[in-house]
Amino acid sequence: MTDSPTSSTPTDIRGPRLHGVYDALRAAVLSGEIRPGEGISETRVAARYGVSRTPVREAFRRLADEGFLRIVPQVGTFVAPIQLSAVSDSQFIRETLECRTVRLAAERAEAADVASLTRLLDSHRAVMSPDRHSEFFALDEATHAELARIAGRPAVWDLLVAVKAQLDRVRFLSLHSEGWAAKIVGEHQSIVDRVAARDPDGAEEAMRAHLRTVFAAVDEIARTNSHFFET
Amino acid sequence: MTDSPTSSTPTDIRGPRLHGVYDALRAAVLSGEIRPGEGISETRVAARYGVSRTPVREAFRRLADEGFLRIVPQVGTFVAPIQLSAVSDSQFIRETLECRTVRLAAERAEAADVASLTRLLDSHRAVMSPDRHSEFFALDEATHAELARIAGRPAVWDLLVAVKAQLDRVRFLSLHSEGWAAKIVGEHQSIVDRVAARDPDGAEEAMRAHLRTVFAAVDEIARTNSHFFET
DNA sequence: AATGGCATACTAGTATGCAAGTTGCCGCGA
DNA sequence: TCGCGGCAACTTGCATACTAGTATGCCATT
Repeated sequence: MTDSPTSSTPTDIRGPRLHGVYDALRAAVLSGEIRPGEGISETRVAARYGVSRTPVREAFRRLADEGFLRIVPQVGTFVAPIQLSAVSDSQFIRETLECRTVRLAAERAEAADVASLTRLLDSHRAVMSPDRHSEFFALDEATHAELARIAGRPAVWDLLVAVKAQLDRVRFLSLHSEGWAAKIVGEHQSIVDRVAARDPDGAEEAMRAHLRTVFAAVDEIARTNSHFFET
Repeated sequence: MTDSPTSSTPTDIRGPRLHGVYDALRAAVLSGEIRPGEGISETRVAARYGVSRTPVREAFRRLADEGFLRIVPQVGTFVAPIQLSAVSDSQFIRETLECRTVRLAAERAEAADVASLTRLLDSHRAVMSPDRHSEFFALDEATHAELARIAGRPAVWDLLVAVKAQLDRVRFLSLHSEGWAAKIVGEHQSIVDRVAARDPDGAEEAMRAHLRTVFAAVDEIARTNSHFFET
């Protein structure tokens, strides 16, 4: 063992057991299948997935770091309540960073970038039906990621994915109303228009308006599901 | 036992062994005691600290998540090289968030807040001698944390502590020149002045100037220690 | 001498047993 | 019926044994 790790991937590749358990639990918490306050134990989860406690333990630890679980030594592990303060902080951080990146994107966008965004918008319009909710969600994320890439700051979106986690928990609490998808795509269109026009001020305003829409929905859901939350 | 923040997650009350190993390793990597590319193994670290592999393993995982270590399965664990792109991204994120928070701080600061900042500045001036470097560093952090608190966004600083980690690794590579401490305190003074004057625009500009100073130093160090870095 | 293959010594991933601590139930007594 | 004490059954934290995969150096072969 001399030096050079020679690892092509920046994020480590771990055993499949850990990833399987981690992904399953994360999805279960995010979708609300396991509800805030509910207790889960390393032993039970290990038995359920047919693995030992060790990979389960690491998955727990990671999920606790992300704010999904709360580990209380010698007592148990519980699904963390959604903290309203964390939601508010997530919104603040997201708005601050995304308004800055979209401004940069508007300054730097080239023809190929605009074309890429337009393709994403077309794909997005194609999956607006309620039964393709997960595809719609993925394309929503992809659009924001693409804007960060165009801005020359793809890592900013990586950070936001982690920060957004608490927001996504809220989002999953409720399916959205009829015109929701159309409204989102329309706002994305406005952003892309301003980016294509190389208009940083307009792009920033369009992004701000878009995020305020999303945040308003989050607040609405929070009010109608207050039992899941903690002050 | 003073420098590293380690205030990552508020819900972390795990065993003392894990914390001991984690703090020691984090400090060793940050200070350069263990250099980028160097390999460490769970077994050796466990033996050295007189604990089993389990807490070492959790500490490794956490440090890998923070970007300090790179775990390559079946091969080994290595101190991650400092990625210049990560440093740049950290700077971008820090500037974006801190300029926004200091603006808010200037809008919201009350007399008590200004007094608190002034106290921090006085303390800071008292530890400007080179032999009190760790105290100086701690008060630097405390000032920025206080600004975030005044802005009503203390969690933003918690995030920045994690994001800043790569910057701090660079900072530790080199002790600073003669007038460095005075320059930092002077810039902090300018920021506090603008906050006290309830001048958001001025506060933001002062913060931007301050961060540009810090970033320039980081870039300088990066150039003169290129062997620690990775493109 | 150069090279290819294999044995060995390492690594992290996983499984499991033990220890320490908390919770809550259950029975006993007033 | 109500209150209290103690035990039992759980929990996670830690230690250790085992598995599987990789790098490396030695040795035989060419």
